[in-house]
Amino acid sequence: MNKITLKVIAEKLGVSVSTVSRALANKPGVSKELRNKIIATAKKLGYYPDATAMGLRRGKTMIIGVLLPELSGDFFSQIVTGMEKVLFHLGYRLMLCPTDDDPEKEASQIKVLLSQKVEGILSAPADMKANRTLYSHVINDMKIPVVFFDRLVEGVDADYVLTDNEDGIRQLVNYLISKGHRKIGMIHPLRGTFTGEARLRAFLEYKNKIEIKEEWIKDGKSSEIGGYEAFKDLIKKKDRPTALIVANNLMTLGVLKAVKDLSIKIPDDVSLVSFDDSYWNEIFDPPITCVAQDPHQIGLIAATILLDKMKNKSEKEKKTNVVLKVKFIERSSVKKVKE
Amino acid sequence: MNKITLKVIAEKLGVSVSTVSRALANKPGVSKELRNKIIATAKKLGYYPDATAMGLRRGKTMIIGVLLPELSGDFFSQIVTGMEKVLFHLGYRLMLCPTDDDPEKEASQIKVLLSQKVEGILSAPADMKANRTLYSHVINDMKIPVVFFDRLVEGVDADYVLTDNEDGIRQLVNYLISKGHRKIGMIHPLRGTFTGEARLRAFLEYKNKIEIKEEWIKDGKSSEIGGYEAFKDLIKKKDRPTALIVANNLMTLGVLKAVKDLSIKIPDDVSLVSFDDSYWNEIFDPPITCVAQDPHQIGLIAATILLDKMKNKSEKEKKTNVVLKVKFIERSSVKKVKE
DNA sequence: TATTTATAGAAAATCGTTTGCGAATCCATA
DNA sequence: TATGGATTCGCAAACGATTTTCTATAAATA
Repeated sequence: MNKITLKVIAEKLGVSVSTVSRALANKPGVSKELRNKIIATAKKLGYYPDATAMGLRRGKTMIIGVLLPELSGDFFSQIVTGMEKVLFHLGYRLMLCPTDDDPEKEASQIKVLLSQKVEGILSAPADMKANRTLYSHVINDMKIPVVFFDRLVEGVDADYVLTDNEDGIRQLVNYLISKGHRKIGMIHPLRGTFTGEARLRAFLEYKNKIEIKEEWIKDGKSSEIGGYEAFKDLIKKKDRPTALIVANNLMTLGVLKAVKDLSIKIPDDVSLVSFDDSYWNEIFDPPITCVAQDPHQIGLIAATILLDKMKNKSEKEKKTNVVLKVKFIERSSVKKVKE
Repeated sequence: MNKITLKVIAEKLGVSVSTVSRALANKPGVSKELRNKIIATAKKLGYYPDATAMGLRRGKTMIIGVLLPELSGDFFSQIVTGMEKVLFHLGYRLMLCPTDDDPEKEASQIKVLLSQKVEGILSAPADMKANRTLYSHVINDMKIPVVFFDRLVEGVDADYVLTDNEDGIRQLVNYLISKGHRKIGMIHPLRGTFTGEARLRAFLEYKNKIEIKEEWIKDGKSSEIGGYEAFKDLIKKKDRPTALIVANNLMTLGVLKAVKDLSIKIPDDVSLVSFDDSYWNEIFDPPITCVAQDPHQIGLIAATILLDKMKNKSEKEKKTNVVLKVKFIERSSVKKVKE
């Protein structure tokens, strides 16, 4: 069976291709009756437009590229769901590109997106610095709007929506201090990422207020297994902290697994708080005190900002930068200790 | 700055566009020196091909469409990760299309994929029957290979990779029976979906071997909130089952939340088993006995089958149908009761 | 030397759609 | 019955790559 193109419809009705195009695109310049006839036969023949041809001719594709560390995992998949909610009904499609937090893969994915002529890019960059030039090039030379979410590349002049990581960490530490803890450790997300560095930095600011030993700080690699191993490592030390901050989602899951495996008692053996909330934080025994982000919201906002950028391409000066506050949720994973 | 096209490169070097194309595509018909010179200037100018133009001319796009109920959630995002692992390094990109388990949205997404000229489709269909004609049309008339994963549309002649749902349910029920349970309830996934129907059906086969009351069977809608409410509903009945099967991932999460909220004791108040394993099954107190699928594996296999289909388009007769067995994992969420 | 045969490259057709421009038709007003 | 402004539609040129066809030159064969 032959492909149904505008030409096929046009020949069938004895009109020109351009008329069919205008009729179907709801553009002026074609009479009501003819338009209806064209629409009817298009439907009858099962016509659907060829996206590659449209993309070639118009230079636009209705595709939005999304760069993110991974497809699995609660946090990012909820963000993406939020984005999709905003963009789908406007006719935009998402092209999801996992980077595995590898700047080289990220760069190659960006080239893919350029090749696909995406109309905009939503990115949670793999590294704080690595692809600075590439991003700037995309924004300034290619004129493709970029909105960063959750993470940033330093020195790139783009819009972004972030969480106030420093504040989140401070809330956690201050809470622990208020509960009498003076020896605190941290399992932080992957070094090099914006969130990893920010959360670690905020924690280290407490260096002279509380006791923070070098060996109480572990890179949990932003993964379950990383958190699992970091905790195992940390907990077996003779001199160990009385409280521990686990600074993201997946690592917390790994830590809780390790807690279970080692039969550690929370909060009796060690107190625990986490950056990021999740369903399981609540159902764990004891439920985990944490600061929560709203990933769905992050996705909504990022997509909305991007849409705005795409619409008003001219006023490239104006930047929309959103920094969201975390929500502190007290549960029962922290014990009060005497100072 | 102008876009770098083959033409730009050609003019810069004083050769023709076709020669540049051949040189860059590594095709014969251009001398070694010229080829190198072309490749060098292409790189220097930062050339990248225009995917829409390639797609238009060749009729192929290197894009693979993935239809799935949702982006968030552990199960499907792990499947997608598996697919991506197989397809990425071969140059294929995924276009992920959530259907929200709504057949109409599914149909509209399929049209999007056709419009995008995807080279193949991986689908976990929303409904067992709804889009039968559409899928058959895609496969037989459009000649686009389709591989179903996790779910099926009845009467559509496509390859698939499924889990043996019936066997999984039987393993759970038989285990419960062996532990002395005779009054068993179920929270099953969304009606109408392949998995929902299969798991429910397998359970109902036990109707005359054990006691199954109509009111002990609830549709958990394949979601956390659905599982949460179904459990709340079920547990407050005076005459209630001694054991409960929760027949997927997300619903289990909801159920565990409800368990916590209502201060139900597992397995003392009621025994619990789940279809699907997850990280939190293990860390919950008590850890949940279950049958486990391997979503990552499902993704790998589905993608591999699709690749094979795409390569050997000619032999469309041969179908590869894979049915995976679940793994039974005994933990401590089931109590032995006297019969 | 004449004729074939490779080879390297140019020229042009093609994919399906959009869009500026010009041509034709229609209706109303003078 | 002109005149003129809308309205409706067709023509043809893009968009950027691939691919087929064609040409010129050089090498090889008779």
